[in-house]
Amino acid sequence: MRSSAKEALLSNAATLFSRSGYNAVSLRDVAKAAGVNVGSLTYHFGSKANLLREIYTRHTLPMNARRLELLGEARRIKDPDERLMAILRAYVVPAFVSSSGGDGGGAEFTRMRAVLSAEGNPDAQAIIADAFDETSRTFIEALGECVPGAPLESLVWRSQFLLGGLYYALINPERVTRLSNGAVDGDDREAAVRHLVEATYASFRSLSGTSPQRSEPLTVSTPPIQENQT
Amino acid sequence: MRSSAKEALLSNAATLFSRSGYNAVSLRDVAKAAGVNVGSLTYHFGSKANLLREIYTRHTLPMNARRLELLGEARRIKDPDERLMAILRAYVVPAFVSSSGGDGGGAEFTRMRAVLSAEGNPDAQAIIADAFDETSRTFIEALGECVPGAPLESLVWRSQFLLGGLYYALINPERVTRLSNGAVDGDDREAAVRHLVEATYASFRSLSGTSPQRSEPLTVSTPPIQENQT
DNA sequence: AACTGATTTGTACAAGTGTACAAATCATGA
DNA sequence: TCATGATTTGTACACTTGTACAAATCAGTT
Repeated sequence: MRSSAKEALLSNAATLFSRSGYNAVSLRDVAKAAGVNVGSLTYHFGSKANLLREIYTRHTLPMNARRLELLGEARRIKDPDERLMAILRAYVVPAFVSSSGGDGGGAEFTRMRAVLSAEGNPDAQAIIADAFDETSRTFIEALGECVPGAPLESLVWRSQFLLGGLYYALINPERVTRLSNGAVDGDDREAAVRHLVEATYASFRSLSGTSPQRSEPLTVSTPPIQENQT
Repeated sequence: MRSSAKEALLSNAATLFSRSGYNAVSLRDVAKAAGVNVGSLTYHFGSKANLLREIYTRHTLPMNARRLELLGEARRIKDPDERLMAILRAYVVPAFVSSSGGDGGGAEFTRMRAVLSAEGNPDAQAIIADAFDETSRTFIEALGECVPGAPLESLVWRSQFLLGGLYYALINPERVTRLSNGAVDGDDREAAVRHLVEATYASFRSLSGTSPQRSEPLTVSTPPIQENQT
């Protein structure tokens, strides 16, 4: 193992950032969590902003690659409703999966994105923007093909709500548990994915002006979530 | 005007918090924005956490009152579909309205809630939780009555996504503009409300196992958003 | 064993943080 | 006019922040 120390730093920092945001986590917090001196951080990363940047580049590419791979599979589905469902899963699942290691995105990284996007930190803002827009646009296009005639405006807003729902499910899962008086487990990520995909499916489906609505409520078939390494 | 200085401080602080979160905003930032010395803040509020608390109590009650008032009106609607739509509007509109003054909630306050909930700051966390749960539970119950037979789990998750979409629309409106290459204006709050309500309507509607789906896509009638003072 | 380059440590620094408090200022009623 | 209480100011404090850098330690090659 070459630079496993650097890996450990990246991993620890990502965890802390995803939990408390960028501003509230000091380099000393990161160092302490990794059992290492502060100086190591400046040595390896130069600056705090650059540490964040490295976390990003570590996760962004694999995650989007996985998404696009699943999107490719989904696009081959003929039936527009099933395709719609598959496309939504392709977008959501890689963001929710609890990945082991720095590979395919994962819930922690997505949570970090969510928190950072809310903080509006200039350092973070710049790093985030361009990394995901292209992928999102590709998905919006694919979604649009499932609901012919739907106006772009509706597609974009709904994709915004999808991401918002995704983020908030990861940021505030306790709320689900609390509101249901413990009857629903907010930390159940499989359930979160299932419901998010179902709800978004219905919201996109309703945009289809031409095809008639299906009468029986369509429930998602739920194979256990798991990522295959690409 | 009695304590207009304190009002100005609260207002300025809310603006800054809603823009950059709690951690990133220092008391000196707040003081500078209000054109006032730092000491005034400790004098009026005692501590930073307490300043936040006062902002919260200032907005929470009127906003929830307005929501519940609109909910009361909505509940009198017989047709479950129209009622569903009205209930959703009752939840969303008061949170989106750009309120003038410290009256009925408003977009800035909601944005602040969104940012703070993401930051996970302990001070903030404690202040937020109980203030809104009760109202949310009331809404979930009302929503459930519009889609008989829908499982609680689905209702709760969908309400979570609703709030997530609401938050993210306020936190990151530029993304909407960007993803659409400028074709859609993310800062158009009326449009945001309309689309959010439409999308959520469809997602709840699909839960109704008994009643048949309506075939023509239902679009929201959109009177211009405006709050009447209670 | 001795040299070399990479890494880790310890420590320092300037800047900024929330909070505290005496002094100055203001507004108001007697 | 003056006394009183509320507000505002200025300044100080202990502490944390990101960053910088010399010294110590480690790993690998000769």
